[in-house]
Amino acid sequence: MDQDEKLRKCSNMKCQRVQVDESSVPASKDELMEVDHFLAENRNEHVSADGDLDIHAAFNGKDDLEMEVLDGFLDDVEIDDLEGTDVFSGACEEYFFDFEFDSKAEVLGPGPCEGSHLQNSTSESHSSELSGSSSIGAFRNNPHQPSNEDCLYNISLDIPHLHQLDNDHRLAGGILYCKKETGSIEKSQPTALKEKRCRKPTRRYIEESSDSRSKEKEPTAGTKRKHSNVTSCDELHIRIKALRKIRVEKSSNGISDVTIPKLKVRRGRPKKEKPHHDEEQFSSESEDECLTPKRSKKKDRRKHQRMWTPAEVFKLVDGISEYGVGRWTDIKRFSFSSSSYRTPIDLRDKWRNLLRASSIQTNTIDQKEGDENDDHAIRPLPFNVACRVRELAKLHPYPRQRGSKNSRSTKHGTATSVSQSKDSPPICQSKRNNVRRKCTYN
DNA sequence: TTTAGGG
DNA sequence: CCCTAAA
Repeated sequence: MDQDEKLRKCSNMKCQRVQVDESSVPASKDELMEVDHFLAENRNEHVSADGDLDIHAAFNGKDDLEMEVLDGFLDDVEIDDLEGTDVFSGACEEYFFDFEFDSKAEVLGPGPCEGSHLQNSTSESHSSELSGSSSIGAFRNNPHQPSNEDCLYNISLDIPHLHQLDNDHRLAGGILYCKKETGSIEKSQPTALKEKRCRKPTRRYIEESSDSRSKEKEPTAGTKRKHSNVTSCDELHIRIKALRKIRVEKSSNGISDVTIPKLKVRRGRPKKEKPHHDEEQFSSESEDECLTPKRSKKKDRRKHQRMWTPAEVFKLVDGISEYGVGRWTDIKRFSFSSSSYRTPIDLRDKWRNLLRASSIQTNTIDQKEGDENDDHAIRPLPFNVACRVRELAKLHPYPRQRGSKNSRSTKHGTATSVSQSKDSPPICQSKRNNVRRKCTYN
């Protein structure tokens, strides 16, 4: 049937395009010539301006819809890539979708199509046909001022096949027909309106261009219309490039866990940024976010578990010996100011664990009488740290008894010197016993 | 707001 | 590491 033939052509077209893109072979001269020819034809039909605005109506519309459509485009392809070994199948299917949609639009006739375009062009309201326009826009890159060669590739490869499809009087005919209707209205649009349309995706374009190392600059003043056309073209291409990059990454290291959250992160609206601590010079901080891709799933129930390094433990013990047990905020402020991921509660928990570990270690040493060879299972604590922890536990027993705020007040006096732990008051002794009791239970 | 304690 | 009560 006609439809089948069309789909076959679509598949051929898309595969050809992607192959050329991935191998970075520039389009041949003949193809470029065909593009120019096609453009000339369009101009004669007073369509080019509409084509531009059509793309803008699709890409400068409501951000949510736009992102939904485009991300859907990318996500669908990605899912297909994940499922199948054929890298290009997803994109081919996507193009099938576009064509089917266009066919539907043509079946509906010029009435609704024209209505949607009019709405998009005259008023800034975005009709429900926006998704349709988006698919058209995704297909029709604006070839007026292609800023990079990719643009040329796509046009030069897509358009000839578009011609073939046009011979079927199904796809392009319907689109162009709708645009012809709105031509005069488009041209009478003040340029300010067009500039305003171009402004919004520019911001997003800036965000994404920072991600995808694109070298194009923000559109400057003057010749804004041309630049804006390039922008929407580039925006699409930035996304496609990102998709390609993801494909390459996926094919290189068959793991896709890292690439998927990248897409989702980019999709996210510009939320309120996390309070960026200036002391956050640890490169592992960004690594942390990469390591927890499922964070956004549910209010990031649990932070990524960060192992306590011996240096950190030593710092903690140092801070405790200096500021006293219980003054976790002070310890955090003065001793852990460089590591923003350690909250005072973390310090306290770690200290608790240290106490337990040291106590267990003490008990095992008492049992085994100095047999210190079993360092793997029972004693993850270094010996010096364990000694200091025990010493501090004698001086400042952590589980303070409820009634006695005495230890905290005495801490201020004896905080600076650790070696005074021999004169342990009976309160501390009892509390130490309490620690031991707890630890023996555990 | 910080700490302690339990989970 | 998280949550909650208490100070």
